[in-house]
Amino acid sequence: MAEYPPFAVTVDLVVLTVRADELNVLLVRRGIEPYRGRWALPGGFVQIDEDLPAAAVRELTEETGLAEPAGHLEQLGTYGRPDRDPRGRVVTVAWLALLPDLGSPVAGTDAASADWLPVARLTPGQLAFDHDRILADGVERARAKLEYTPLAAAFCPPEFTVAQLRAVYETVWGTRLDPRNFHRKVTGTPGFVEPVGRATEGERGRPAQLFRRGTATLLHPPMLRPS
Amino acid sequence: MAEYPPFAVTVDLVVLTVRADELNVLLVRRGIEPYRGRWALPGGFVQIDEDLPAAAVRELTEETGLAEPAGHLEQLGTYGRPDRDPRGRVVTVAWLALLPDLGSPVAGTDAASADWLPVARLTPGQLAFDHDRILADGVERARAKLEYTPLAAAFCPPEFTVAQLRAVYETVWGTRLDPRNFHRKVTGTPGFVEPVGRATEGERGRPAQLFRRGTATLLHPPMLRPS
DNA sequence: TTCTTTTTCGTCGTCACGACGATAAACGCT
DNA sequence: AGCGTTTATCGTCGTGACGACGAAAAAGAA
Repeated sequence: MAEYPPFAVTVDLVVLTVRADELNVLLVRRGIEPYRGRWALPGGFVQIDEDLPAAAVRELTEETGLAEPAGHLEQLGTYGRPDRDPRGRVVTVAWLALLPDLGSPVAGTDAASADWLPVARLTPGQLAFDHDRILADGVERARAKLEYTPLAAAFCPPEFTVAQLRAVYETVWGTRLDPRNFHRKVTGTPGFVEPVGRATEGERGRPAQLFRRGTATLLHPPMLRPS
Repeated sequence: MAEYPPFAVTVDLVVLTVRADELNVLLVRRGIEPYRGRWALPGGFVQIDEDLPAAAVRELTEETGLAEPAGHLEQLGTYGRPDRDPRGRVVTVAWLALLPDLGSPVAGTDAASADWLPVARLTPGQLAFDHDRILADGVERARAKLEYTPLAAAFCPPEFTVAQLRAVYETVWGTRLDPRNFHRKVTGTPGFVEPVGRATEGERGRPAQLFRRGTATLLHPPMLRPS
């Protein structure tokens, strides 16, 4: 194997959540060169005996203090342009994580400061390396997956109302959805959500039924994005 | 960078085509250890100054003698279990290619012999490394993409009939589709196919209109797979 | 010619969706 | 207590796409 070109392999995470009616991404401020002081996706080097999903989960827990099962984690893609890291040849495997809102400062165990930033407020070229493109790909993947999977519930706490789920769609897609048609679609699709039996209390308006995530993995037919 | 664990990075290709009413995959017989004599996906090491898509295109042309534009090439996923290659730590970026039927023996410039094999005839554990799983993921990706993209045309020659396109769906999905409803769907979806103006000659039955691939990149609404 | 094969055009019932109207069930205020 | 506000939930209606077919058109084969 020694005759083959040596690469460094990293994992980078696009961690998305919905906070205050905005789609937010978890970013860390880099403490070292290159791109010192710039925002970047959380990530790090894969260890020599570590599986790729394990490396992604490790970085996620290091940065958020949260184990995966609460949300969703999937491989997004691999980026390896020869000039993407000035330190040398680094190939990064990017992962997409969708999490419920976990309160504010992530208090990472890591050195660098981490924080949630609204995706819409980021300007192109603001992130280190090629993280602008990775983030854009992650957001696009998330938008597409809301259409044909029940993954919007990954942005919600374990028990949620139809209105909360609708707010996720409206925030991620940047559109408005009719509450009545959305309610019909969600409750009428087998396996999308399962009723808990209880309702909310102390909120404004009529109490809403609580639901859990269903067992379906695909939406047939899909949730349609307004033209 | 020297303090970080060194990896070898490869690209592997899942090259699919439709031949004789069967979904076929391009495989090479390994000439060296490990897995000598076993079938494997074509692939090879990424060079030190080479971009990942460039490495995939290079391997594809080396194995098939064909430039990409005739078909479709996209990144499938990255596989990096620590024990997936007995020679050491190798991470592979897998790519999915959909090509029209290019006649039989691929006559690769490479040493090992390459050939098309029907996917349905392969038994689990028959391929080297973790290529069984990579192939399964590629086939599943192709099946899913036929639903919501016009990519079925990538399996067809530049000019094709509606019936040829339908045969692609039927072969990849393993189902039968109603010729009349399929015709209505394909010709009625803007941008799916564009009429050439000419028709087939010398075939059995009524001559069929010829079409080219349209400009659409997504199918709205999607082509529905029979339950 | 007549039959067979294949393509292409229609028809009809059903179902899902978008656009609403209407009702139900809580709270806050006077 | 009564009333307005807010939000959730249930219906209705028209439209458009789809599945299941029937039927005509256009070629080669017998």
